[in-house]
Amino acid sequence: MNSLEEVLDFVNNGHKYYLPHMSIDSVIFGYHNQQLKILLLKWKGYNEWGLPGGFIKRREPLSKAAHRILEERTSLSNLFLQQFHMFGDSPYRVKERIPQVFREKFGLEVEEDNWLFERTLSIGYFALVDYSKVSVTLDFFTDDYQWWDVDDIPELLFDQKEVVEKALLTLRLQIYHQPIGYNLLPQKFTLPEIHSLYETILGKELDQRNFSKKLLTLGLIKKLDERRNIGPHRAPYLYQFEKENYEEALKEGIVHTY
Amino acid sequence: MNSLEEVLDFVNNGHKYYLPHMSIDSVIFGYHNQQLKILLLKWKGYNEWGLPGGFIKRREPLSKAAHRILEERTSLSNLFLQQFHMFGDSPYRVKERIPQVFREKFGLEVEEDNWLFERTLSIGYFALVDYSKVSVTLDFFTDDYQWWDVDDIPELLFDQKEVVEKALLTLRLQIYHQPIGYNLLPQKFTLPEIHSLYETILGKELDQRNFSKKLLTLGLIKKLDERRNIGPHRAPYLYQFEKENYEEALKEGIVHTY
DNA sequence: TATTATATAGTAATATTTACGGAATAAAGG
DNA sequence: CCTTTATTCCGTAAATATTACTATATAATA
Repeated sequence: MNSLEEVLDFVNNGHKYYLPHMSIDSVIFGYHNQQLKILLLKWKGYNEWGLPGGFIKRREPLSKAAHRILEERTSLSNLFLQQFHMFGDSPYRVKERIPQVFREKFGLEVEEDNWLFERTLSIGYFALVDYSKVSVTLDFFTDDYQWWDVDDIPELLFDQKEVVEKALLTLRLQIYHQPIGYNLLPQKFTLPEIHSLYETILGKELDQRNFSKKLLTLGLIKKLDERRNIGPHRAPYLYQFEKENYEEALKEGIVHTY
Repeated sequence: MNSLEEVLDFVNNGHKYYLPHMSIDSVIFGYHNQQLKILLLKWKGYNEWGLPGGFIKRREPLSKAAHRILEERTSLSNLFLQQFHMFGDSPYRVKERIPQVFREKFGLEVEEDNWLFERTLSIGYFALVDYSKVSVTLDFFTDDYQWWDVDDIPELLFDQKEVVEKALLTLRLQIYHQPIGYNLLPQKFTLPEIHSLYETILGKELDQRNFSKKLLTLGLIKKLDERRNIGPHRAPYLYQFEKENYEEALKEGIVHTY
């Protein structure tokens, strides 16, 4: 959605293409530099940030919509993407969605009764992505993007703070039942890397020996013969996920702590 | 919604009162006779059953809508009620919602473009209730209700089988993190009762001594001095939930198995 | 008072989780 | 080339949690 023509069609006729009163908000988690980050977009004219999101086409399955929106934004397909909550308790209209704002910020003349100003419930999805593979696409409404540390999120538009918090909570709970990492780490990674990923997600220290023992015992990762040769210190061995066991653990669930 | 006038207003003008394209489906779990049951309604004229559900008013918070719908149907308020998934991958229109059906089954003349025939995504909630306290209210569209064993559910309308299965899965997963029972059992209950409740929900046997040890160790229940005096056998002691610990476990979560 | 079905309780074996320190090693700098 | 530095990596013992298991008490009925 880049040409003005497309934008105007979206604003004026969007209600014909999309289901009204509903949107999808994606919390995209990436991991970099020992930090868990989420991707936020800066809205044109605002100094505020918001989650990437979009609408569901009238005949499009919900999960397809979520994947499409994510792919349009990050160019990544076939990702780990999971619905975690539908938000519908916030005020029935939000102050950021009024004609005046559209005029001032975006230079668009929009009527009071435009579909974009109606009450909108949002369906939260979260994704886990390999930070380094993402290439973000901006559009007419956004003029910047940035990866933010999860414990240093700026003010967000609408009630999206709640969305981010719930996503994080879900992720932290889920890590006790499902392996995580396949989509957050490069294909080959070191023990310290995955260890630190788990510490970061859970927000607490994990004994490094017990942690790797656990992953190895569960058969989720395997040691390779290669080492990574960077840094002035002892080179760590590389590891890889055991695809089969990982998939099974995803499906069947695991009961344990780390 | 009982008078014909009300029904006609709902059918013809519902789109003015309710958000379109969205509905709430409730999976109401009750426990009775060593069986976990769910409440189903029989649709007038159909031989098929469906979940109780309803729509969200245009200015009504989502969670309020869920509680309202549950209360209208069961006369119970302030229950444990939890959203578990939004379903939106089924076909964009369903065969059960067409003018012909409304004419034949309900004797209503409805136009092809009526709001009730549009694509509807449904938000699944599940509730845990004390079976014996429920008094079901039927309405114009339903002519019977019944509690069904969870492992003996009949054919359901639309894609509601999937909804029920997901609810059950969520409940079974959740029982490892949260205490359950407060809303499914009478205030005072026996060890065998709560033991059998957990076995029923999890669908597997639990050692009775270890189970009660666990609940007592966690401080979730306490023994009373009373006994229940029914049956021709040794009278079991009554137990009660420890409200404070129970609430905390609900909030903080517990990590353990049973 | 004997019978019957059910409720209740404790201990030992096993498995899991936690706690903890020291040797190996890769590069950089003197 | 030797020392320093920061990091990886390894194993075992103690504590804790889970599992497995059966005999006695007891309430009502016949």
